[in-house]
Amino acid sequence: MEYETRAGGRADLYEQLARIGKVVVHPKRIELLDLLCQAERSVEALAVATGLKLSTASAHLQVMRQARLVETRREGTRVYYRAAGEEVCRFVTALGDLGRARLAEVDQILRAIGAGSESAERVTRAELLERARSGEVVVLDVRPVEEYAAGHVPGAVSLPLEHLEARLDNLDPGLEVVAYCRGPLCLLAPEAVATLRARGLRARCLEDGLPEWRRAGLPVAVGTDTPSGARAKGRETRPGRPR
Amino acid sequence: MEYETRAGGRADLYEQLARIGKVVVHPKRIELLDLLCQAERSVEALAVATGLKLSTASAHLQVMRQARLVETRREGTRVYYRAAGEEVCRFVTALGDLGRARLAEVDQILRAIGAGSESAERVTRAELLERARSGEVVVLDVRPVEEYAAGHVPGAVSLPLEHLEARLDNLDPGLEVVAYCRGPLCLLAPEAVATLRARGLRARCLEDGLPEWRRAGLPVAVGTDTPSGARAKGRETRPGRPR
DNA sequence: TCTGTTATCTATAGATCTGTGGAATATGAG
DNA sequence: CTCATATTCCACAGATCTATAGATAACAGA
Repeated sequence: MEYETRAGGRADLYEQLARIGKVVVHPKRIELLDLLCQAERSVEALAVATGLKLSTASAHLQVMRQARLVETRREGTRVYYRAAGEEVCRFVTALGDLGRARLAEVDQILRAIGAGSESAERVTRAELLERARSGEVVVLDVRPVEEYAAGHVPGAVSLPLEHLEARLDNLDPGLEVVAYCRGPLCLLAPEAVATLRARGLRARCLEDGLPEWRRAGLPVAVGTDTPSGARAKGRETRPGRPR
Repeated sequence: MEYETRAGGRADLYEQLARIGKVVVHPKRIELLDLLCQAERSVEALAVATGLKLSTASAHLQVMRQARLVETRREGTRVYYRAAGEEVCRFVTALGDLGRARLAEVDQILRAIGAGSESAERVTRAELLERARSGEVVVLDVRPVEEYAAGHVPGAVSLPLEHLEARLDNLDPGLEVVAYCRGPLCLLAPEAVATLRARGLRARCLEDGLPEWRRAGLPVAVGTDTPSGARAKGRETRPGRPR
C-alpha cells in the first residue's frame, strides 16, 4: 500500500508551533499565563500567586518568553510580565474550552463548586448591560484588586473573594448581585455566589469573565476607583472593532 | 509585600489542561493532529505521512488518546484514528493562529512559499461561492484524495498537488483556478498556485482551508466522485447551525 | 487451526525537563 | 561607592520523555 509523503518545509513549521506547546505542557505555566491574561504582574507576585519559588517562577517565565507568549517591562528594580497580545488570551481560552469539552475531569472540578456546564444560572452579557443600566443589580468584581485595576466592567464594584465575608454588610440586600471573575475556568465568582446565597442574598455569575467581555467589544474601565454612586472615575475605553 | 494565594481546587484543573498541552509539545503530534482534522486515517497511513516508524507513531497516538483528543474505530485488522470533535480542530487552528501572530519564524516559513501574511491575494469564501455559481472559476482541492473523500467544497475537483504537473492539460486555460487545502498553515494550495502561475494560468488561493469552510456553516460534499460537468454525485450535507 | 497483516505493549538507552540553592546582575537609595 | 532589593543565571540531581526493536495481541482468510 502506498501513501504520499508530506511536502518540504513543514517540519520546521510544526517545530515552531511546538515552542508554543512547550509552554502549556506544564500546569504552572498555564496558571501563570492565565494570570497574565488578567493583568501584568511582577515576578514575585506571580511566584506567590502560584506558590512557586522565585527562581522556579523566573525559569518558567523564561520559557514563556522564549515562545514569545509574554513580554516584559522594567520599572525600577522590578520586572513586570504581561501576556503578549490578545491572541495569547484567546489561545488560553481555546485551551480551556477544549478541556471542558473533552476532559470530563475538568467539568467535574468546575461542577464541584457549581461552576460546571449546567450554566443555565449564568447571566448573559446582554442581560447584564440592560439590568445594570436600570440599576437593578450590583456588579461585583471578585478578582484580586490588581486585576480590577488593570481592567473591569464599568460600574463594577471591586470586592475580592477573600474579603467578601468581611464586607458583606456593604451590600444592599434588596439588589441582586452579579459576580464575575476571570472566565469559565475561574472559580472565584462561583464561590462568591455560593457564599452570597448561603447568606440569603440573590446572586448569579456572569457568563465568562473579563477577557471575554473585552473581546466582545464592550467597554472596559481602568483604575482602582470603586464607584460609590453610579459612575466610576477611572478611564473608560471602548475598543475599535467589536466582534 | 503581600500577595494573595490562589483558591483550592485549581491545581488539579491546570494539571488536567496540561494533559492537552502534552499533546502539542511534540512537533510530530501537532502534525498528526493536523492531519486528523482533515480526515481519519489508519496508523500506518499516519506513520508514512509523517515519516515516523510504526511503533513510534502508535506511541504518539496513545498520548493523544489519553488526552482524549483523538478517537479510534476498528475496521478488520486496521485501526482508524480521527480527531475527537470539532473543538479539537478549533484548538489546532487557534494554535496555528497564535503561531502566525507571535512567531515571526512561522510567518517566514509560510512566506517562503508565498503563503505568508500578505494574503491580499486570497479569495474569500463569499467571493468563491458567487463566482463558482456562475461558472467563472474552477475550484481545485489539492489535498490527498482521502481528505477530499472525507469532505470537500461542493463542485471542487480533486487534484492532489503531487499529480498537478501530470494533469495540467485537463484544466481549461480560460478559467481562473481557485485552489484550497488544509488551512492557513498548509502549503499545498500556495505551492499549487505557484506552479499554475509559472505555467501562465490565472490562479489564486482560497482563504483558509476546508475546516474553516465547514466551520463557517457552508455545505460540504462527501465522496470521491469528481464532478465532470457541474454537479457532484457524492452526498452533500449542510450542517445545522452556521456561524 | 494456521498464517499473514496491523497495531499495541515492553524494555531500555539516551535526551530533555524540573526544582533548587547560591552566585551574578541590574537598579535605586543613601 | 556601598548596600538592599528584585531578578536572572548556573550547575546539578532526580524525574520524565522519546525512539526503537522485538514480543504480543487482534483479526481475516484459507
